[in-house]
Amino acid sequence: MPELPEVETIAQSLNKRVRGDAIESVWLGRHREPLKSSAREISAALTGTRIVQVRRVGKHIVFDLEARIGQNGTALRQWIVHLGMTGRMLVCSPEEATPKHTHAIASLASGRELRFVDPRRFGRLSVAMKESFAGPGTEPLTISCDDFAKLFRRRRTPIKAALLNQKLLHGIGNIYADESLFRSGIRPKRQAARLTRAELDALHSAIKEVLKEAIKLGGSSVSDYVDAEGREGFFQLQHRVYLRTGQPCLVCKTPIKRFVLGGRGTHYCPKCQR
DNA sequence: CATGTTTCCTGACAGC
DNA sequence: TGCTGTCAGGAAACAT
Repeated sequence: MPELPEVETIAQSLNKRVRGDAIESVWLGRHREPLKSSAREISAALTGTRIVQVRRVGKHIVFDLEARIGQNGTALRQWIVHLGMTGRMLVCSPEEATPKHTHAIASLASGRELRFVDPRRFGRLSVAMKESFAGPGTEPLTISCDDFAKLFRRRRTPIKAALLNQKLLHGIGNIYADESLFRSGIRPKRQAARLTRAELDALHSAIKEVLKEAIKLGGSSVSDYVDAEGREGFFQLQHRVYLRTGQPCLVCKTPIKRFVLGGRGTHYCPKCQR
């Protein structure tokens, strides 16, 4: 499941490969779920634009686009892609067979295709007619310690639920919430507002550390994640609690426990996390 | 507004 | 072998 480090990896490789290319035409599949705007609107917004850059905002891939208007005018647009659980954004040759569950294809001037494939259809495509997309929350990699602490004031929800709330911090998902909480020694169920300042400081640094390390290793390949070039990530080898139920804690050897919090499998060490 | 619950979807896997 | 049932989970919609 693509979270911040996986989306960062994908956006970086897409940026390398298609930056400067142009979208000549757009094909959209018959399924409506992946489209946040009408097919006509998306197709009209993308067709005939040049890809200025590809970057990540939260868990979203953002294509910054430039459209030519009239003789010498230009307009900025954006193509915003959320991969959901199983979404992939691939750069392919048109000769490659189109896999099942392909929902969108952008044909590029270079002769290649950008394909959006998503079996489970939790992913979403949208467009903006100006450079306006800022994501639902704040970037965890750049937020200050004070701003971080402020996010959790008066929140009675469990800290893990708050970390998954994209309107607070965007980009953190199930893997990195569990891993950050382990590294900072905090139980997932603790009420967010009741964490001490020292605990919040530890969590703030743990999140940045975990995300940066994961980006370096190309993300976590659990289930079938691969980046835009089909490469697997390696951060799953560094997981200390995620999907390690019953296995000994790498610090104290206590078996890792699992329970369900807000509908998500949650993993923690009952001795190291308080 | 804050928080909890339900819904959307398919592939993987267990059990018979 | 092949069928059926269960489950995973991000985020929006809905309920409280």
